[in-house]
Amino acid sequence: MGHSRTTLADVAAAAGVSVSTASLAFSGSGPIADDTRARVLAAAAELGYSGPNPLGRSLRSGRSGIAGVVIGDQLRRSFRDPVSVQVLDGLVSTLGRQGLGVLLVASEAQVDDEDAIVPSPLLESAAMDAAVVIWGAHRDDPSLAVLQRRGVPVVVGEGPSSVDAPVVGIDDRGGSAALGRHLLDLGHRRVATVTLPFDRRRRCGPVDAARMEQLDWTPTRHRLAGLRDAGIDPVAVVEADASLVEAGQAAGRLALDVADPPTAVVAQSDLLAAGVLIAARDLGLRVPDDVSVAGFDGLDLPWLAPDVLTTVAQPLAAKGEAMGQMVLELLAGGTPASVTLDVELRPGTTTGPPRG
Amino acid sequence: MGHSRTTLADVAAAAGVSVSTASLAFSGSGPIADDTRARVLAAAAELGYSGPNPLGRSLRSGRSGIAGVVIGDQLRRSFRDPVSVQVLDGLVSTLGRQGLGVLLVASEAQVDDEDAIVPSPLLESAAMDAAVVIWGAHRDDPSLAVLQRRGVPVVVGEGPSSVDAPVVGIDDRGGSAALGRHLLDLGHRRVATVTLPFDRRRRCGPVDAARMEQLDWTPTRHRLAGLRDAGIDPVAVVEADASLVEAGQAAGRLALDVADPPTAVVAQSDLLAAGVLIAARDLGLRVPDDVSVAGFDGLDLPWLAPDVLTTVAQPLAAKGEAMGQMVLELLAGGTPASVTLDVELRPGTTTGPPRG
DNA sequence: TGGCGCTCTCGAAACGATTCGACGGCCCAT
DNA sequence: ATGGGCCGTCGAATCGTTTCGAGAGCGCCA
Repeated sequence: MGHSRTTLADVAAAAGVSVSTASLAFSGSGPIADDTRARVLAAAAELGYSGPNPLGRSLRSGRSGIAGVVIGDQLRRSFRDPVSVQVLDGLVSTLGRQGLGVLLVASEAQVDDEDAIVPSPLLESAAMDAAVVIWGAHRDDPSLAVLQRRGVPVVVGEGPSSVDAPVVGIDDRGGSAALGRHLLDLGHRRVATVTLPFDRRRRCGPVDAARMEQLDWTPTRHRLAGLRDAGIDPVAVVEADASLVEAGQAAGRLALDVADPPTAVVAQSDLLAAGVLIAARDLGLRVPDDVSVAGFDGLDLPWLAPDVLTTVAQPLAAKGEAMGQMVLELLAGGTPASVTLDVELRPGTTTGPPRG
Repeated sequence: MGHSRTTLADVAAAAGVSVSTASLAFSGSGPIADDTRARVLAAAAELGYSGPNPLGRSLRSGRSGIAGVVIGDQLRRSFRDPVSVQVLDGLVSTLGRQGLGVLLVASEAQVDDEDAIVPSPLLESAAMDAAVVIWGAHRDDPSLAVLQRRGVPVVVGEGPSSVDAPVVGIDDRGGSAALGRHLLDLGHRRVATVTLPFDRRRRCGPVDAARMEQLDWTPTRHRLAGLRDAGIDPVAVVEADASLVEAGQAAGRLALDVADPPTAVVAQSDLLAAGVLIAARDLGLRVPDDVSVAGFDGLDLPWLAPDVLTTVAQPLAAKGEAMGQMVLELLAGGTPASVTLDVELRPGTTTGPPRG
């Protein structure tokens, strides 16, 4: 309360011991007599001293106890997507158990004047022992570059394996292929697809050859490739500008409201699929009789009831936990290997045979 | 790469200046000749030095540049609720603009052995210049106590005004009262309500007098009181265990599947209201002909279309921004006053006159 | 009784930066 | 020519903690 915060030195003085002994009393490492420790703790309580200042401790130990989580996007958008949230939850739990805090960093701060995107200053200057680029890192990602220049060890989620950091991914391609075969088996031949954004210049609309060239975002590319692996050549590819229901609705309308509509629409996320379902309903199409719809992620969407979305389920929390484990491994000096988690086709009621 | 990280001293030596001059070159505060600064920066680039170490800087300045955000809950639950997410977004934007980072702290870590709940160690030991208890603080909140003992200035969201910290709240009571009058005007007399949790021992089920005694959570209490202010004495009060669609669905069934069902159901959140809508549909009730349904929050729920939920809209992002402003004010040494933000009744298509 | 070893405590040196007061030039004005 | 003001640079102190080596005291055994 008085002039300046009470420090370990004050406590030591009050307890009649040296600063180093007082430090021992708190850290617990090193030999110290029980009654000495008790005396120090009593003095601390007396003075209202609540443990060593983390700043001093950090400086000395060189560790901040903080892992940065870089959201490759604005927070608002990221957090509206349950996918990011569940991954984040697994990550925070794993790190929290080890006493590590999570510092939220939105990698991009939109500048008002220009349309320019500047990396958050936090990337440059915040203290972190390691960082997780949780979503959407790409080759030559500026945030990745900044972190690596700073010497911060990085774990990447869903990025290309070409980045110089361990990656936690899922079998996007295999899962999409399984879904593709599912549709082929049902008899679908005219399949459209609604994709996640292609790059950070998110667009909403049909994809032409030129746009296809610019496909930079790994999950988008892999899920598209998986469909082709199954032997499906989409009659239409529509890019959505975010993994949100509204975006799926808009894209779904574009895919369905055409002269010769597809018999099935594969959306690259469950939220997009939900939007496609709404678009189909708006157009008076019944699902799955008039059109089949499938998603990706395996979210729990109770408001879709009584429909159950056909989807490819990915282990979201496990993904976050895997990232957390990697961070711990990096901090322990190890060099974790990239991981690809398995996914599982989960057929629901929104896919069925095409109408005769 | 070599032995130890390159430091400002190394850069200074390489540039042939003193450490203090080198510091000046980076911090920009204080007089320094242009070519000197250039020489220092060149030396820094040469050595791969990327700016002053935040740990050292923090220790010296006493500021970590980090604001803790205490989620009074497990992350998973909090983040499934768009309300928290939008508030968080406003908060992070506001703080981020000032170069402040946000450290996520889940105030409770469930212990596996017992059912006991222990405060996260981060609350005790993480470096933060200020903290925001974003949701659900209550009197004698242990996390609040820990923070205040540490001398960390705190801002509280949605807590009782009795806590010793500035509070950002909304006019829960007035909004609910307006909604109540709206229903009365339509002619409703038998109104049931589905509430948010009463305390951290979340329950799902009808509320009796004993349970009503335990009502500890401020928004729940105020929204209930507002209804009474309007002159509505609910024929049934059903507590939901979380602000989630599933919970609303369960609670809605309890409220509607009774001998003499209410003509209107007021849910204390939009997600709960969505669940009630689903429950009504499951029971074969048409909305608003057979039963009116209203919510609270003003979320954007596209999947409800073509229905538009009658609700009380609260300024979610503005709430987060207000919290951010308070943090900045606290950091500047001020003593911000508590704020109550306005809400707005927004009638939709889910409420109408009762039948007959 | 003397020596050895063990336990506990202490002092001092980092950790990496900021900041304040002092000082050395230089230019300009008198 | 000389004194005053100003600009730019430097040294040194400081932030609060941890850690390492040294040393003090004590008990036990020979």
